[in-house]
Amino acid sequence: PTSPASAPPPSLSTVPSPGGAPGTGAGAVGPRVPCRTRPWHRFERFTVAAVQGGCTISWQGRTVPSLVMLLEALEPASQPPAASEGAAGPTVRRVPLVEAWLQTPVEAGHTVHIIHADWRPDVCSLALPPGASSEPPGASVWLDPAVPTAVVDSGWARPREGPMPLVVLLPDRLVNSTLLCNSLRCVRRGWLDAQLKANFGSAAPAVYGSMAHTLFQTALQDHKWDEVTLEVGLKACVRERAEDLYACRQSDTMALGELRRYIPGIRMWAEGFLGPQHPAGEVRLAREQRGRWKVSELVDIEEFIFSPMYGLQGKIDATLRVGPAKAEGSRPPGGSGEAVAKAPAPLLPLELKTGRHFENGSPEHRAQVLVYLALLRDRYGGKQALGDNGMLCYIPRTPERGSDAPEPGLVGRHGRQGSFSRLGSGGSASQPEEPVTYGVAWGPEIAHVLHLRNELVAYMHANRAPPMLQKWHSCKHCPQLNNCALWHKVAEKGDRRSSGLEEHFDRLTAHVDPGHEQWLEKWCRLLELEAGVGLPTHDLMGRFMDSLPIERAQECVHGLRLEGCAEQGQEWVYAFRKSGGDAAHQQSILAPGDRAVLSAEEGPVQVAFVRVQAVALEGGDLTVTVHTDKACHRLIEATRWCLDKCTDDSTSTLARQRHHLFQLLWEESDRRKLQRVVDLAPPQFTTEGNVLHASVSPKVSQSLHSTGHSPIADPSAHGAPSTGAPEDVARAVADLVYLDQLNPDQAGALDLVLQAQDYCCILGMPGTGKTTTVAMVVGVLAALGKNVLLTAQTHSAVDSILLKCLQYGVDFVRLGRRAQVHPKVQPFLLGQGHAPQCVADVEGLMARTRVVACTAMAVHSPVLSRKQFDYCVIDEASQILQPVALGPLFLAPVWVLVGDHQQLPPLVRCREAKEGGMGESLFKRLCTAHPQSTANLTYQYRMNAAIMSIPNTLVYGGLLQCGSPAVAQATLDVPCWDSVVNQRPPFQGLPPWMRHVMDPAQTVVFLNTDAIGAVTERGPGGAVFNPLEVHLMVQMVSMFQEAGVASDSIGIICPFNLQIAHLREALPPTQAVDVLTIDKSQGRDKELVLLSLVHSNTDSHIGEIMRDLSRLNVAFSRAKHKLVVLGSQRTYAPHPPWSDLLQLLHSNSWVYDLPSDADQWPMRL
DNA sequence: TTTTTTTTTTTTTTTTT
Repeated sequence: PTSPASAPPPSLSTVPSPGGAPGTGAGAVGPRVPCRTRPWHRFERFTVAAVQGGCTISWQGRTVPSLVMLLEALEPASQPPAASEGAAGPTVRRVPLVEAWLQTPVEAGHTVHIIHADWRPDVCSLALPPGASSEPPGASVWLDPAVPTAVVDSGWARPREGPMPLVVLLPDRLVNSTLLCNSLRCVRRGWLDAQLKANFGSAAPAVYGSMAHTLFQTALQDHKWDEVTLEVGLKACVRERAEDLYACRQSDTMALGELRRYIPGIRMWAEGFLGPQHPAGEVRLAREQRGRWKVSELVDIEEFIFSPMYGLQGKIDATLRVGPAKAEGSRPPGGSGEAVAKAPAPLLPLELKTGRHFENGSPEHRAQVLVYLALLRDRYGGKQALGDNGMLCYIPRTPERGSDAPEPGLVGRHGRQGSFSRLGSGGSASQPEEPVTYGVAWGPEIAHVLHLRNELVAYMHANRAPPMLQKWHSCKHCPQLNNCALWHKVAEKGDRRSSGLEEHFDRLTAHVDPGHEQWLEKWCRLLELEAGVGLPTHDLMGRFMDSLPIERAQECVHGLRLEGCAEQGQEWVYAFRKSGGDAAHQQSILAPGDRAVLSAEEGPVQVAFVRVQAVALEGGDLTVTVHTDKACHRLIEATRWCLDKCTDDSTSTLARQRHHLFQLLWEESDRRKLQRVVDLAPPQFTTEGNVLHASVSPKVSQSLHSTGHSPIADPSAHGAPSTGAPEDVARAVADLVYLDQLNPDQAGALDLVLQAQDYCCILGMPGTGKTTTVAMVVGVLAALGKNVLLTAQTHSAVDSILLKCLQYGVDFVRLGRRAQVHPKVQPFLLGQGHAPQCVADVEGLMARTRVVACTAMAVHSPVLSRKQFDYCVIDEASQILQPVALGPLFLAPVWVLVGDHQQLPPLVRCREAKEGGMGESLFKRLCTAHPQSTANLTYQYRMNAAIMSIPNTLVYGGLLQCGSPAVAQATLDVPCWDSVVNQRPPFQGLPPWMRHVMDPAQTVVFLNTDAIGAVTERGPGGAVFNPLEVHLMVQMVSMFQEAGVASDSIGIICPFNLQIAHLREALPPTQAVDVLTIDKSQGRDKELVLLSLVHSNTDSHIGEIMRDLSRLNVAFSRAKHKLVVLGSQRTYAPHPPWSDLLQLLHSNSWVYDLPSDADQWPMRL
């Protein structure tokens, strides 16, 4: 019985079958019950109506200063035990805060949770400060002795009778335990951590620490503690973490040696707490007390718990069932009394520490255990016996064995700053050689943890930074020092004196001039605006607490039943289903990739953050599949679930972008970058003394004169990478057969890249071979022995370049999640295709590979932190937000931006942010400021001359030209055109307008629907669609197909998603025809493009997005051989870009008025 | 006004006067 039973992971069989009456339809909702409060917890939710400071209360024979809150219940209070007599009217409560709670930064309007309140009328006598009587809501309420009152004190002076009252301020912001503990010494540090996230690779001690955790947890899970098994686990651990070890410059031998030093400690812990031959493990409790405890069951590993009650979240190293040992003098962890002996052993958290040992635990570590105790109370309270103590265990690192084995020189690198520190001296006398376990008791200390939480959250809520710590000896170690000082200077307008950092403040900020400050302020404001677009996740939490799912049925999918769950790699996948009712309407609420809050509709409050994998509607049944962190896998107890979509930007994305802005202003950052990006200093170019340029240029100039295209280079002809010696460079470049294929513009672009000392831009107009050019630039740089970081906004853009690189025989490493990567590129994924078995493999691969590719948001990968790049190439740079684009730029001295700012800009949802300039990409900013730094690609190989004339007239001022006469004259191949002309079956009775549409000679056709009177209709949420245009589109597609045009050469594009949905529904399901929004079509092309304009009305309303010239440019430059536009001329004509466009169409006789009966012609498929 | 959309595991692991 003393051996721990490891908890089997839940599988399909362990999922509780849907309980309740089987006949309950999804639409049916039970009576409104206080399902969100747990009766056994006695927590209540209020809005703060008013706050009165400066009060005194007389209570328990004492008179003490107090801060008094007047509260109103947010939902019918669920039977507060002692106050039922006051429950008739509106529920008003009065809470005097005393002692340490006096500092609570509560304000009227805040939401609070009051936990374990002992409501009693007239529990104290209250004295308001002079002049307070006029304060709302009036002295009569403040002083009314009948108002139920609970005093919240620190709990130290009071005899412990029953649970301690607690206040959770703004509980809907869930603070994670790490953030909270990082705030312990300096609240500003925690606040900055939430605002600005660096997330660069970890230092070596941290990597070893988390590896030791894995080792321990695996042993606990498998219940195998013998040396052989641990040794095997240790090797697996090193294999799994090879990339992280590489990033912090550890070798395989060092890593194995270091990790082995934890094994004796881990085994000793197991022998104490689990082993049959030992009585039990010793736990050091408060006040010199010791107890002997025994672990009887492992409940979970790394359980991720969200606590809406305490406003906390966190991941617990291990949740254990621990009982007292039988031995004399033991003290049970479950509290007092002998009764525990018969009850099941209580649950408690185990927190493992592998670093320095602190006598009785450091305050941070104790706070962490207290947070975990709170999480377990919220999660299991009332259902499981809970321990009063959490376990905090320090596992020692044994001294290196063997005197001649040198210390591995364990050196950790902190972030990018290059400061080094040695791990604590191994086996020093002060370090115990046995694991030491402390019991951290649930008691008054938890109040301090909540004070800290409340303070931090109040600053977050007010969007204001906490004051600086002003202690250099502490601040100099802080990872947020740079950001802290800059924030003080820029946002708080502080100086060296107010910062308390004196000369250090000047050193960190003196180089920042008013222009830089303005730039930073502007961008922080823009990010803030954009972040405010969706409903913040913490408001979502509040909404979930305060309303029933049925009340927000427009925005959430409710009444879901769990169908099953399965383990998938590092994640758990859950399938939910709802039948009938409003299932069909709720289908459009969630889409794959959305983040959502999963909550239980009944029973105890349970939430988890998940990501939607798939949504399917079949025969009235809606199935939603979501996946979530493996650690959340225990939340499967309720029978009805609800999914609320998170509509705000993920805070980590925001924090990362903000961090980039700050990093550019860091004292140690490259000053040249700041000058180029913010001051718009002109970039430097050189031709002299540049061996690369001298070697490549002759080759390039030859290609200027060559016409025609040679076949794709034979990859085997690709020479060995150059060592940089002139003769090597010459040889490497001579091997690059593909250089002969460059046209003059492309050669010019390559030339510009080779001359760039800071940056250059390549402006690739539609169809000008941007992808090819970028792949060649990357190939040439690699051949010249340069390290290149290749990024783009999207995975698909990165992969399309890489597919070209494959053709050219350019070797590369790809970073990213496998599922997002193109199958042909997957073999080049680090750690998967390349499959490193050890740190040396990673090291070798990264050292010999010149090109590393990933998305712009993934450049924080620790593996990149060691590689010195010479160039950074950013494709689709005109679609990347400036703060995102800065990320890759920190990694290389020279950068190449590729894009076209005349096509769609970065997506900005907030109108005010857009007007403030957020939509201006770095590409646009730089290439409009310094046109000489930009190479234009103007030879296009996509559109024929007629189609090309549209974007040329609209935006490019005639710069665009056809790459060859063949391109200019190309027409759509309609194999059965003869049959159409001669009205042979199946084309007999074809109306003239359809024959006009199908005529290959008509390369641009605008079909005007005005005579038919097609009317736009509205869908849910005001979305627009046009059923007549759907009908005509389907007819045209089917006729082209009948005439032999291949489905995969036809593309349908239109501005609106609802129209897309209707088109897809109307087309036969097996269609290979792509149907895309204009926005999604950017970067793609088709031989035949059919564009549906949708808007059709008498008051010429075309909405906002169709007035955007860049969107029109994209829409009209997708077709290669034929473009058919279907729309209402009358509706679009009055709007500026369209009037010009229609004039052009008319002057070429490209507008065709459909007859009024065009929609009567039968649809034939 | 009525609509467009991508990415990011992240929590935690250490370090200090």
